[in-house]
Amino acid sequence: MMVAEKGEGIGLSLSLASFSEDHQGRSLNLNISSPDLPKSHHLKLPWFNAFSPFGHRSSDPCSGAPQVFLRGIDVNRSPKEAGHEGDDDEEEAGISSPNSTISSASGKRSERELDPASGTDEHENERASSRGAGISDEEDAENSRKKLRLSKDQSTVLEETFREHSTLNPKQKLALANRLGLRPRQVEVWFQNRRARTKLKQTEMDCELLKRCCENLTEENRRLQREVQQLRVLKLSPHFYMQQQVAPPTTLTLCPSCERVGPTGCLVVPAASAMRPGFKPWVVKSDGIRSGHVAMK
DNA sequence: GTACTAAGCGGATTTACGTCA
DNA sequence: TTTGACGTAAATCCGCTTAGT
Repeated sequence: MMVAEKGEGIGLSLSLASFSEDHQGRSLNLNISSPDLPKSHHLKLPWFNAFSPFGHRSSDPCSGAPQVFLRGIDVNRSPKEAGHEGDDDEEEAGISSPNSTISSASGKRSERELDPASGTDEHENERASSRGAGISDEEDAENSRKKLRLSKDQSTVLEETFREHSTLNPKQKLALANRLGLRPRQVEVWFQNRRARTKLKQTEMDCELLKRCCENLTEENRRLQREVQQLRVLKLSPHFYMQQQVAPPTTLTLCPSCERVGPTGCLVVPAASAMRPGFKPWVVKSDGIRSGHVAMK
């Protein structure tokens, strides 16, 4: 489907090409350009994903999309997921995970780092602390759901880091946690929530954009309907031809392009794509030259 | 009462590893 | 001894939800 309105600058393309799915078939891509938008916007319809049992883990090939949809090219992703090879972080960590580069650390238990201080598994500690284990039951009961408010500095650093990459590998997470004096689990949670917020915001923006496009197209449709109505009236009016002193056309010809000349004596109407409010059709003389606009009432 | 957000929970996915035929 | 299938554990992610500020 293609709809183009040059005058109003709306370009909406919904073709098979743009109606593309990611590798798991759960995304609808829609290219929309509008004067309201700084540039052509590539939409991903979030509710399309909602119908899928797989609500996430898409490797979005659309690098032009906002950050939330950039997971496919996230530098922290493993080459397999990120679609490119040679992730430095991963090499540093010596790990490769589907979701973050960690997991080989997770999978290769024998290769896991041990906390030199306690001699315990670092990741298990992290997990434990994150889940509240490692804290006595009393403390747990006392501190349960005790809302921690991150300081402004902590939030700033987290935001800056998130801008660089929306996911962290374990090494980065640990470093960040140490730097901020937080538990790795807290950093992990913050990033998860931050990704969720970004996605929500993007979804809202996409909805708003589609709403505007829908409104514009509805208005365009109304306008075209009015013009069709006017043309029908015009066609049936004998006054029109008498005033213009031209032979009445046998049919109303819709020219495929405003640049093309229709059959001699026919009322030539440009394609809908070239129509403007106040557009007036013209009459073609026998030599094929337009004789000028015909007043419409 | 509402908005924001840290945190919990459960399910899905992927990887590494162990076992067994 | 090697190999492929299978099951399990672990880690992370996301979506949804809860609860504190």
